[in-house]
Amino acid sequence: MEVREPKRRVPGSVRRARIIEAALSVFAARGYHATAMEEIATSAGVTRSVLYDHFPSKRVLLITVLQEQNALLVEHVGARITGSGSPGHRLRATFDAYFSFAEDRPEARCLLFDRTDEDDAEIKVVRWGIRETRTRAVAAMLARDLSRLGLDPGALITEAVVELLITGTDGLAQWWTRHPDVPRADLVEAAMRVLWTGLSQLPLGPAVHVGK
Amino acid sequence: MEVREPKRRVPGSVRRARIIEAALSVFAARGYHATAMEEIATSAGVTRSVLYDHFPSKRVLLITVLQEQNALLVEHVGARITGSGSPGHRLRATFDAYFSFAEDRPEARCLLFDRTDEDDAEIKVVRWGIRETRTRAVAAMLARDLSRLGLDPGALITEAVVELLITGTDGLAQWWTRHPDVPRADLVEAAMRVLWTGLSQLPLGPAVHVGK
DNA sequence: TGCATAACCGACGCATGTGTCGGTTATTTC
DNA sequence: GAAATAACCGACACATGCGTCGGTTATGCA
Repeated sequence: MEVREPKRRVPGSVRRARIIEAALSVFAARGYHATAMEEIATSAGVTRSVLYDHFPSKRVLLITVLQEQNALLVEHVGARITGSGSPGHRLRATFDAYFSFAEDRPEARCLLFDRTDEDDAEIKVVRWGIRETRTRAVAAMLARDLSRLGLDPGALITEAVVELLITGTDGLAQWWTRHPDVPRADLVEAAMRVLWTGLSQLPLGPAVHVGK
Repeated sequence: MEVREPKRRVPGSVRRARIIEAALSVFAARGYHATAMEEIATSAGVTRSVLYDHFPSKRVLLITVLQEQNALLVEHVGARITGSGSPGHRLRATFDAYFSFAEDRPEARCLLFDRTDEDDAEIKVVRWGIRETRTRAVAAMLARDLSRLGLDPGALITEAVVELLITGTDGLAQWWTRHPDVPRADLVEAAMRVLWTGLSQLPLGPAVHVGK
């Protein structure tokens, strides 16, 4: 005779959480279109139908995951940057906070930052919203420093600069996933080196000549 | 009576080129999984079957487009950066070359740089190859400058810095697609401001003092 | 002009995948 | 311990889309 597991049931809220966790993994690994609900269901230890008891559609499931993980990101970063300290220290703290998030939740980072699935109108709106508030948040945080650089907080080009900062930093995080052994501190150092110090700076050599 | 177009036929090479052009557009707009061969065919003014007279599968079609457009990118950028000039000028020229490519062929930029479709093993290999040679090429180009900054060309962290440069620059290009009215020169200026000068620098102070 | 080639098409088979519906059974509550 | 609720499932309907195959017709060439 087969030893039949007594088929435990689980309260809805728990199941829902497990589905979201599973969806995060699969969506991050395969992308939206390539993931089948079947795979999420299996990974959550349940049948496909159950997913539809909790979410009306695949699209809504993704959007839910997106928003939830973004909230986690905001909370994570917000919790570990201080309003005080020198601009340099603030920026360093921000890099460290983001890389620490990327370390803790690599799948969330992937899902939130890798540009994909922009063909679906509804998903696109959500992603753009997240992206936009993110850019604004960073811009606000750096407002003081940026304006000292002659970059007006309202100016278009300032927004562009912030976008460069964000995507560049995330590019570093992406690279990190392929070289996980590099310690986080080294990444922070590299980011500071480029974005804060700038490439023009010489290490120990004499002065650099700019201009003709 | 209907005016029947005499149903012109077109030599295979031309048709092939048109298909590739159409595929570029649709793939860039929708992403790999979301595009139907039907759409590419229609856009190329032909039936779906014809696509299979030229390419054995959707996957190979994408890979072909990828490689072809990447070759164009390499050629475009390579043609307008000089080996001579000060490091700052070389970097500036590179930014300008890349943004000019993004301006000319926005779809190619999107397809080549937006990270997507990594679920398909075969496509993944191609994308990673392209990405890798790109990183190496930039690293080689900046080798002198980077090593003057204390970044050893062979060191891992140098690779990371290059990755930051590339993704950050492309982030700027992405932003540009949403704000097309900004002149290219402004983008180049912004990129130089952040990546070359660095955020720590003060704004309108007269000369930049480096060293003593 | 007639033949060979190559561009082109319509329709089919097959696979995959979403969302729905009715039914079953564990769990809770009174 | 019986009724109500809520978790769970299997199977179906329907849609989409890839790749194939045999046939048709324009075009170039002898």
